[in-house]
Amino acid sequence: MTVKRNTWQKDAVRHALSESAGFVSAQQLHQVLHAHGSTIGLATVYRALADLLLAGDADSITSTDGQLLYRACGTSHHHHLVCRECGLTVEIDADQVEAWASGIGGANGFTDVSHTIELFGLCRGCRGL
Amino acid sequence: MTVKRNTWQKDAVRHALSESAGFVSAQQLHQVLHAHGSTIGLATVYRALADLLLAGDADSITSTDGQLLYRACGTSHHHHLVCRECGLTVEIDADQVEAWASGIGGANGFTDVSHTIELFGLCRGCRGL
DNA sequence: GACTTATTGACATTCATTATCAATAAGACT
DNA sequence: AGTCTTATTGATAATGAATGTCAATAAGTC
Ligand SMILES: [Zn+2]
Ligand SMILES: [Zn+2]
Ligand SMILES: [Zn+2]
Ligand SMILES: [Zn+2]
Repeated sequence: MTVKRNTWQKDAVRHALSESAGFVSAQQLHQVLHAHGSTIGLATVYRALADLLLAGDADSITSTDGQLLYRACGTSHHHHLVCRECGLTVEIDADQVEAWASGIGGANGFTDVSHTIELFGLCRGCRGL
Repeated sequence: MTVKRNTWQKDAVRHALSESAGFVSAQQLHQVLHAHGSTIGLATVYRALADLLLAGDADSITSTDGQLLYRACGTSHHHHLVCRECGLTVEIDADQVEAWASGIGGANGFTDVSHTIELFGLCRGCRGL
């Protein structure tokens, strides 16, 4: 049983992620950290983000060009409404949809049904209102 | 105005995709085509699939290891319930969720709201029933 | 402080996807 | 059928996100 160790690198990634608005890529986080004087390695950023995902402290979605984007996130299950222009993100919980999702699974003979739901739109600011 | 041309390669990809059950990767399609004697190039498979996506004749999702998976698909908007073991796929339409999705957008000041919804579960067969 | 080993980071490697570009062939027109 | 234009093809190179490697470092324990 491997014992986890706390390092300033993990804290730096967690902190940088929580400072970011909207979703960020691992590479972007690495650049931001370096811009602030950190010497953290790229591979370490990837590893720290993978840990955060497993721990449920971060969410991830796949961007249109195929790379993973991360976002700090509480432990409760929820989904996101993301502006496709500026990345502004709103957390939404969707009780109706949660119920629907598990119901549909059962109706088709499926068990252990999980789901991914992402909403994309244009926010007020990006419409120039 | 570039005029589209019809080629046996595009037909081959469309046909191979419609024969496939569940989602397939571009590389898998290329292998299947070659196994059936075709000499189509890999880049051409990618191009044909991209065209099918634009035309709305195919769906795509991102697999857990990051690659794009394609599936033949009618033109009507719908979603998928996919067995995470065998890939068995059921098309579902989700009127409640469609309404919910566009409603949530408006409630938060977003317009032009689109969404992605994927359900994953374990089908009857894969539970050994 | 000494010790064990989880973790780091520079670098190499993998691999899906895209770009290049000369060769091919679809479609239009005669 | 033949000619011409150019969209398309395919072998190959290039891109780039993500992961593997491994000696050096440092967290946690005693
Ligand atoms: Zn916006
Ligand atoms: Zn949910
Ligand atoms: Zn199954
Ligand atoms: Zn829908």
